[in-house]
Amino acid sequence: MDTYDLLTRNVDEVVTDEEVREVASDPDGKRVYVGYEPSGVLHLGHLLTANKLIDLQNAGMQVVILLADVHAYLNGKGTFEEIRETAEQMRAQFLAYGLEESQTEFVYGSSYQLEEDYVLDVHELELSTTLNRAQRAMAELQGDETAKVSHVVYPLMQALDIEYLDLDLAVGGMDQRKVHMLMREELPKLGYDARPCLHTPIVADLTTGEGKMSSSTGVTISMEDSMADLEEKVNSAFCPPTRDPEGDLENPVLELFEYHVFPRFERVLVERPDKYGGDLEYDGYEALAADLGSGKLHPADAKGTLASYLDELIAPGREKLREIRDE
RNA sequence: CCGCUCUUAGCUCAGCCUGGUAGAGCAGUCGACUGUAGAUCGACUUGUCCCCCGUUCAAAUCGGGGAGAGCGGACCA
Repeated sequence: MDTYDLLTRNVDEVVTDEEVREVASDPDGKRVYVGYEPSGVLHLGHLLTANKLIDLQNAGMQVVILLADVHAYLNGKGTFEEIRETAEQMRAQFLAYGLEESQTEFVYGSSYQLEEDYVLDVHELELSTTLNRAQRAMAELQGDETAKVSHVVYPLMQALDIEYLDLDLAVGGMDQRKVHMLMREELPKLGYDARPCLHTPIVADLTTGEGKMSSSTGVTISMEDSMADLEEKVNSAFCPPTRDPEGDLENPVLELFEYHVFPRFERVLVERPDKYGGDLEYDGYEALAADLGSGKLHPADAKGTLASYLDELIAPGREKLREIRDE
């Protein structure tokens, strides 16, 4: 696979193609980041962007993970002390998941976001960004309550982080695209370069198959799920025996194979009793999805297989979490 | 600071005027049917009615106090 394809596989949006091709032409040592509000337990949403980071590391890039403690604080997630503690757990889980330690830099937002230059630049952005624009950037992310002033400062800081962390590329879910567009528009006004972005898809809700909208209360698979939890959650997932369900629905089981399993495993073995045709083996997503669509692969077998591969992905992080908690 | 409105199930809300210890929809749980899930059918669960005091035989409902949330308070219309 050539470098550009590796950088952009499984992404929903590339901004812009030319700029990312330039990064791909000489990726070695280039800096890419994702920002996360610290959380004690990683879930599949975190792992989806982590998969992309692993791709980028394989291409030789240096990954910067922003442990966005100040952002979490602005979002009402607790005291700095509480946020820090969950951030440390988050770091351990990312490394256990498979990020290469020598190519991963973890940075606390508070280590530079409270300094004078940064703060003055925030104010500069406050001056040039309309309330409406900042609020729209946050709408995907915040959704719920009445906007606080902190909520509109939040995306401005995200834009500045990309400059202050000295990045060549920004990664985020599709829910981050408005923030990134704000970044691309506003940074040049301060004399900084707009950076290219990669946006990962938002996976459909596991139980309903509804995509696009940020799932609020759906079932989430997380780093602390046991094999039994995974089997139960995956088994209850929406999974018609089709690739593309009717309407706006997606097949979340297939999406998990596409975005979580195949990026991490060369081949996938479906163990199946002879009664149903015996084992099947796949070396890529397309073949598996095609078989599910044609009926050759039954959803129940796909689910059992998915649960065990997810278990394998999660096991190291789950173990790490257990150690941390036992201390 | 002043004014208006709101606060009842996980969510959206009805009930309050005309007191009698609470309802709907959605969600959720469990069965049936499918070798998964969904859809469909059948059954079921859920509550400090924001808090305190008072009136009353009896308060979600009436009276007083308090808390939280939302909206509004130049001019124009």
